[in-house]
Amino acid sequence: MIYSSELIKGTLKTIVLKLLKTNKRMYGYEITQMVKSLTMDKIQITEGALYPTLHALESEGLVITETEYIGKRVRKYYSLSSDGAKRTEEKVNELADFMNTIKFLLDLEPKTN
Amino acid sequence: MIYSSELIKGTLKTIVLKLLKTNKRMYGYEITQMVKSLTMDKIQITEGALYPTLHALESEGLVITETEYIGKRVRKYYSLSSDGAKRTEEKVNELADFMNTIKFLLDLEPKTN
DNA sequence: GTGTTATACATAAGAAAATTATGTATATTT
DNA sequence: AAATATACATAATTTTCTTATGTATAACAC
Repeated sequence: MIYSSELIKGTLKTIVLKLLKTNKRMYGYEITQMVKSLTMDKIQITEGALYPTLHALESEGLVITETEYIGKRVRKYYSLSSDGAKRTEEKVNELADFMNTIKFLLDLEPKTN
Repeated sequence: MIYSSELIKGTLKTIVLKLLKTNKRMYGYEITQMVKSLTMDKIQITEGALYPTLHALESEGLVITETEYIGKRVRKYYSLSSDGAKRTEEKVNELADFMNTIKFLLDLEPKTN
């Protein structure tokens, strides 16, 4: 099963921040592959979604970047700024809380009748 | 805390379907109030989001409607069609599964260093 | 050695789904 | 009588994604 795409909406930024917190330093393509493998292919982040998100995080000052060359190929590493670390904490807590709220709603018992 | 609005995205349809399954028959305004109270004000469904969603569910054939008058004021009740009941089952399962996947990602241990 | 797949970035056009704003109207509370 | 709550609806805008496209290098298979 691959989740229908609308579910990912709203969670992508938080997931990216959390991965950067967990792994300290990652590049874009690596993020897509890690999410794919960690979720057993159920979440596939497209490049069209990821790169604009990373650029947004950068322009918000939440991540810092370093460009490296692997042979002739460019690779752009992202890591959290201190603002980003704070923000990650907040967003992860909010999302975790939200998950519990949704779970509660989904577990409501139908009226017996 | 009120969840930042982007989190609701993608879950609204499923939440509405689930509430209709739980309560059999609801009208729009009632849905907004019930979600608000069940979540202790953390999720506030706006009318601009809800009504188009309900109309979409109707045009997809997942819900059926009955209009009633309370005094002179109109009230439109929604309930699941049999297609809607099936679809609700699927979407609730998908969302529950998705929640677990996200929870797993959010619980990853940071690299020790 | 050449064709395919994988790696790695980026952006633009379009679609989907919400927010915000606005509109209409009745009912209830202060 | 005014303010708030109930109850519907839709339009303009914004946000955020998908899909498509583009560029380029590296690795693998045959």
